[in-house]
Amino acid sequence: MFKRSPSLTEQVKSHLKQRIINAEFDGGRMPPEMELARELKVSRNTVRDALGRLETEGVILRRQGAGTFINQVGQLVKNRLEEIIPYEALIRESGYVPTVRLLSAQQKQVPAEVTTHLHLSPDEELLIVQKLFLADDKPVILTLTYIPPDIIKQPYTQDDCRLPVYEFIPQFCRQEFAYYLSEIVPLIATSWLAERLDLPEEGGALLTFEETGYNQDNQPIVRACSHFRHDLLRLRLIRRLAR
Amino acid sequence: MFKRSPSLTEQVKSHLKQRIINAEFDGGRMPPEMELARELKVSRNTVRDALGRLETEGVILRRQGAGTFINQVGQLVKNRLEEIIPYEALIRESGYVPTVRLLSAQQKQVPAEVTTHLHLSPDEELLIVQKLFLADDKPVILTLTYIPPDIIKQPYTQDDCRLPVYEFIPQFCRQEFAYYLSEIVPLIATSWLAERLDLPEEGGALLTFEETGYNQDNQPIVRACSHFRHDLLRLRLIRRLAR
DNA sequence: CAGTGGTCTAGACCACGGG
DNA sequence: CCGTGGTCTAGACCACTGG
Repeated sequence: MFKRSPSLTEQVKSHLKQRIINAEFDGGRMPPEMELARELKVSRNTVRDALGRLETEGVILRRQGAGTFINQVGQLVKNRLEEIIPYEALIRESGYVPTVRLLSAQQKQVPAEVTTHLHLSPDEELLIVQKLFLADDKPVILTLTYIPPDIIKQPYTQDDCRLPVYEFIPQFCRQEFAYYLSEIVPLIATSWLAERLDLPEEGGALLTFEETGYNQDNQPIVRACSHFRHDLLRLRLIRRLAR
Repeated sequence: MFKRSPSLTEQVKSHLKQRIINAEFDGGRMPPEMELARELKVSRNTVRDALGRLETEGVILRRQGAGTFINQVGQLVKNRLEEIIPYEALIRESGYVPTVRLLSAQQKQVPAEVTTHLHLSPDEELLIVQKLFLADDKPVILTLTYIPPDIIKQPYTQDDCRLPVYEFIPQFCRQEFAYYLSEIVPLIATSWLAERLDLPEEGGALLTFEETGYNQDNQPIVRACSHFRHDLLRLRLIRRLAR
C-alpha cells in the first residue's frame, strides 16, 4: 500500500490526517493502534511514530488506557514552529490564497548586525532579497534575506530568488541547508515597514523572526528576517508539560 | 545503572546532556549510538530517542554516515517552545537569578475576551492572579492568570497562588492539566505594563503569550497572558526542514 | 478485568559519508 | 569499502482507564 520513500511514518501520518479531515472516524475517536497497524500493514511502532507527530501538531490527543481522540481545538494550529514550512503553505493553511511578490534582489552593503551573524567583515557586500507574501492579495509577510554572493556557485535569474532560501542554497550553492537558529522578536513598525505591509499606520506591533541559517558543516551561511502581520496570520502552538 | 521511572529515555537524555556540558566528549564528537547503548546498558532505540530529543533542543547535530556532533550554536537556545517549563527555570537557564513576586490574587470581573475563551458567561467573576518574575531583581515577565473559582475544590492560601497554574490545577482542582493552546502576540506596552515591567517608557514592543489551558477532558479551564521583556529574555529555537 | 496507550528490547536492512 | 545514522519490524511487559 505504501512506498518506501518518503518514510513510512510520514505516509501513515498524512494518510491518517486526511482521514481525520474527511471525518472518517466516528465520535471523534480513532481506532486502537494495533488495529491501525494491521489495517495499514505496518508495525505498531510506525503507527505510534505517526500518531506522535499528529499529537505534537495538535491534531489528536492520546490518553493512556482510554484511547486516541481527535482534537477540534488543535485545528487552530496551522504550523509547527520548529519545522520550516514555505510561507505560501502557511498562508494556504490559514485559509487564504497565497501569492509571492519579489520586491528586489540586489547586492549592497548591509548593517553590521547582519555581517556579524554570518562571521563576515562589516564592509562585505551581500545579496539582499526582499519578498512580500500576500494572502488574498493583502500583504501579510515581508521577508529580507541576506546571502553572501561568493557562496553562489551557479548562475541564477531574478526569478530564482523567489524560491525560499533553504531551497535556493542547495540548488545554487553546492551545499546543504541544515537548520535555522531563530529568535522571535516583537517590533514597532517603522514607516518603511508599514508602507510595504499596508498597515494603517506606523507604530503598530509586528511579530518578527530573525533567523540565521546554517549549512551541514554548521557554518552560518544566510540571514533572514520575516515580519508578520499578526492581525491576519496567527502564530499558534500546542504546549505540553515536559515528560 | 538506571531506574524505571522517569523513563529510561529521559534519564539517558539528561545523562548525556550533563556529559556534554562537562565537555567529556573530545573534538565535539559523540560516540556511535551502538557504543553508547552498550555502555549505558540500554537498547540502541532508547539511545536514539534520547539523542533525538537533544537534537530538537539544539544540543547536538546528527549526520547520516558521518556521526553525532555537539552543537555550540545550540547553547543559545534556552527553552523548547512546545514544552511548558517554569519561568524560574527559563530565567535561570538564561543566566540570571530568578525570583517570583505575587502582585495580587483576587476575584473580579474580567474582559469578555477571557470568558469567551473559557466558554463562560461574560458576567462571571474569575480569580485573577498577577505575578512578576525577576531576573537578578530586574522585572522580566509579568503573568496574568484567570481561573474560574468554582473549579477549585480545596482551600488554598495566597502563597499557593505563587505556583504555576499547571501545578495549581492538579493540586487544588481535582483534575489534570493537559496542554496549552498558545498564541504568540506582539504588543505595544501600555503605561500600566511599562510601569510594572520597569520599562524606560510606554510604547515599546513586548512579546506576549496568550494561552488557554485545557484539562484531560479537553475542556478549557484557565486563561493566561505572559508578557516578556525581550531585551533581557530571548526566545530562541531551532527550526528544521520538514521530513 | 479486559483493552488501551507507554516504554523498551533485539535485530534487520537501508542510505549516506569518508577514507 | 566500512562505519555511521535512519527506518522499520515483532514482540514483550508495564501503567492506566473504564466498565
